[in-house]
Amino acid sequence: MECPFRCRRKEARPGELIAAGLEVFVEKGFAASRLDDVAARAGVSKGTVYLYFKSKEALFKAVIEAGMTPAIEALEAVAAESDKPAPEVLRRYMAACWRMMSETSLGDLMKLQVAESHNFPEVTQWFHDAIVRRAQKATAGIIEAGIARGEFRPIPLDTAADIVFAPVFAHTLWQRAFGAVMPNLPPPERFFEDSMDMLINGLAGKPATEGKP
Amino acid sequence: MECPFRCRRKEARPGELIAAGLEVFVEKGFAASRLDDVAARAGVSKGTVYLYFKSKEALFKAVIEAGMTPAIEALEAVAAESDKPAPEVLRRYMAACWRMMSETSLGDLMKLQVAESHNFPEVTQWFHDAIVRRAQKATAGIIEAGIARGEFRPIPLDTAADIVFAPVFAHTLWQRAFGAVMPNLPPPERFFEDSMDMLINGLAGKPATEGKP
Amino acid sequence: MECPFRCRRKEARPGELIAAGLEVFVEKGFAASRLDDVAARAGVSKGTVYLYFKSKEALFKAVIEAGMTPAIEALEAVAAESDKPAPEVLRRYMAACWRMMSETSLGDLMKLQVAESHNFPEVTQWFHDAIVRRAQKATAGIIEAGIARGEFRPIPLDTAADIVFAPVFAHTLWQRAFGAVMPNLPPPERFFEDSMDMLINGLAGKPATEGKP
Amino acid sequence: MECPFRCRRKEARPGELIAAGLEVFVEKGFAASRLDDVAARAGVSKGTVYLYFKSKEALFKAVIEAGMTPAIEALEAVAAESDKPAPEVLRRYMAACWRMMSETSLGDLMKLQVAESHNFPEVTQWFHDAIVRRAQKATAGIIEAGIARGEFRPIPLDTAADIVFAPVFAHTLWQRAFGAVMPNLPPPERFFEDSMDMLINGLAGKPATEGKP
DNA sequence: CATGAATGAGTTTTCATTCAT
DNA sequence: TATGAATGAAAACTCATTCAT
Repeated sequence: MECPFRCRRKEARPGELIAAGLEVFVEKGFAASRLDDVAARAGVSKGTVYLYFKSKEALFKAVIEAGMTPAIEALEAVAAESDKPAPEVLRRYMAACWRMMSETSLGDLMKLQVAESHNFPEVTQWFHDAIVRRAQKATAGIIEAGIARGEFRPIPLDTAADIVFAPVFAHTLWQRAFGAVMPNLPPPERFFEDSMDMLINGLAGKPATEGKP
Repeated sequence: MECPFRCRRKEARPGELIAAGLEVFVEKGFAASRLDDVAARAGVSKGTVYLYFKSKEALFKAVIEAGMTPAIEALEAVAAESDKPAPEVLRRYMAACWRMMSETSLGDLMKLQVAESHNFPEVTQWFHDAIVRRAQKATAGIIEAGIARGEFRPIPLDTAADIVFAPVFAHTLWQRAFGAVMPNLPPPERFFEDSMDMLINGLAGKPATEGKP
Repeated sequence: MECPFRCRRKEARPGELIAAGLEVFVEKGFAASRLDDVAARAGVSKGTVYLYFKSKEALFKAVIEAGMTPAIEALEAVAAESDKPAPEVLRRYMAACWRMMSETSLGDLMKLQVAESHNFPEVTQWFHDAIVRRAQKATAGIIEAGIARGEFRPIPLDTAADIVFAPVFAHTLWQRAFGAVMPNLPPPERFFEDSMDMLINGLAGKPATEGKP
Repeated sequence: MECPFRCRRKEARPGELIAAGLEVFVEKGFAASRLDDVAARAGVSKGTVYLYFKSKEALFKAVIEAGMTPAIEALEAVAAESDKPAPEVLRRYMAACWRMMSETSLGDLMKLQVAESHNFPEVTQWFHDAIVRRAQKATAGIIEAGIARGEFRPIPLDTAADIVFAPVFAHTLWQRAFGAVMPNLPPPERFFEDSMDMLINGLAGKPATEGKP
């Protein structure tokens, strides 16, 4: 008495709708996305969306949360293997972060979250509490260990974490926003390698005071 | 010689409308902004907007262009004073960039441009051609001089320019997107000083190969 | 099995909307007709119109085409019974034409088409290709047969067809345009009978050269 | 102390505006004509129109009246020379009518009047009282004289007048409405000559009863 | 569960009309 | 008189949401 299609869908539907929503929101932006398009992309009719999500905004929220949560968990896992040298751990950690941004939909999600942040204060708050804070903590942990072992010079942990994250964040948004008109963007790996070089170099070096006014 | 009502201000109007447009677009995002609101903010009626801009999109374009153009010019002026030591010039240049992002509307504009980039391919193209390219060139020029004088280690110019710009870009967007829910953001100056330290340190140091896998 | 409200009538709707559109367009002219009115007349809401027609113009096109097509087909059927004497066939043919103009909405449609012709070049082109040409051909066919049998004097077919059609066309537009302020218009039948008399008389007679300057 | 431009305009303005209005109304139809366009065509600013006409509708009325009045007067003059044979007078009269329709703006005006008739009941009423009635009377007078002298067979005067006018009216509207998509319209003279032949032939002949059902 | 026809509030855009200069 | 900046009412069109089937 299998019912392979229609019946089994019940569980799969939310995920299908979220995936469709992500695609469409990323392509057109939230405001310009029609629920019709999302439904069509998921292979259902418009009314069906409302069986699973109370509103378009609820779908947006679900899209963000469904994509962000596994990402932060994966990232924390990498940060946890921290008995190796801090520079190496940091590089591996950032590489993982970078890879997820490029190869999964995480980068798109990030752009979406930034672009829509002020339309969805509630989602933004959640994003900060549930994602940003954890990522900062993980990054800071690595740097703290490095400082403790003398591999990095002392520097405020939170600031350092943000600085290290900046190139990934910047490149991700830059790519999504302007990639279409900038065919000559440096290849991600090159950008990543060089910025990690500079940052880890800089973290390890002494405070640079030469150029200060 | 006052002219309290229905005054003819043909000269001033476009600027007033652009300013109002910037405010409203930044507050609500382009799509969620009603032209009514822009008009009200500028103290005119809805119809008046159409005397000066052909459409809502045209106003958007004008908002971006009017804000970006003077910014890039100011920045190039700073980059031009380049017979001093490269680290110092770079720091002053980035400080100017930073200041403009924080203290003028440039940061808001940047966020707006990123958020709406795919809705306005034409504006995005213009932004790349008229702004990004010039900024990259100015930054690269400074770094090139530094490399020539042995103050910086050799590194591909374009990539280096992008890397140096990343913290400013990242902090600007981060601030605009999440500042409301992150009261504990590191103060801009601290972030700026430390990231510049790290980057200039890193630029000056030798390739850090220790942590590479 | 009634379905009193929000009933699904996908099949019937287009026809209902076309009928409502015809009524309203005829009453107020295309430009002065609000889509709201059309919708209300059809008993639906404004949005529903857009489920079936892409735009107000598309509805106009549909109104014209839906009314014209059956008319020309009916007319051709009459013209086809052509083994009887040409004067009789012509009179019957024109009588049918006349009747359709007076008794169906064809007359209104004709007025509409004339009034809006230059706003809808595409529809006008269609009207010419799909309606006028066929009508001319049918009329010319009758006259040609009459000439061949010596019932009519030789006269260029196209011109003759247009001349024969002129009274019907003129009376139809005249009636629609000025009927409201001309209660003393000659009754259609009288006008028809007399003009057919004159025309058929004229067709049968010899070229009248008496009055030529 | 001549003031050839600005000052002399005062008297000329209404006429210039009426001429411009006629052109624009004919080109685009009344509803689609912007007062801006009319003003530009007349070489004045939009506000100036309101110095001479109370509203767009008032301008329409003026356009119609200014064009129609001289036309009917000219026509009556032709009809007045009526001691010659009726067929000849009728032909000359219709030829004058035809010429005015083709060569002056009278034809355009006619189309305009027909197209907008139900939007301007007042103008339509005036048109009937001041123009149509006089034209009918003039035509009927010619025919009446012809009947009295035995040149025409007896036929109700009003109907006959309308029938005679039908080809001119029809061709005028047909030309304006469909001329653009019917490059093969019979040349006006041919149409005129042949239809006059047929009609005068028909008027002179005996009642044609052959084809009646 | 799923559908998709129907809704109607909301937004952009146009343009006749006014009025301070 | 003439101007043209400003107005605001009106209308086309969109689309999230509902609900009868």
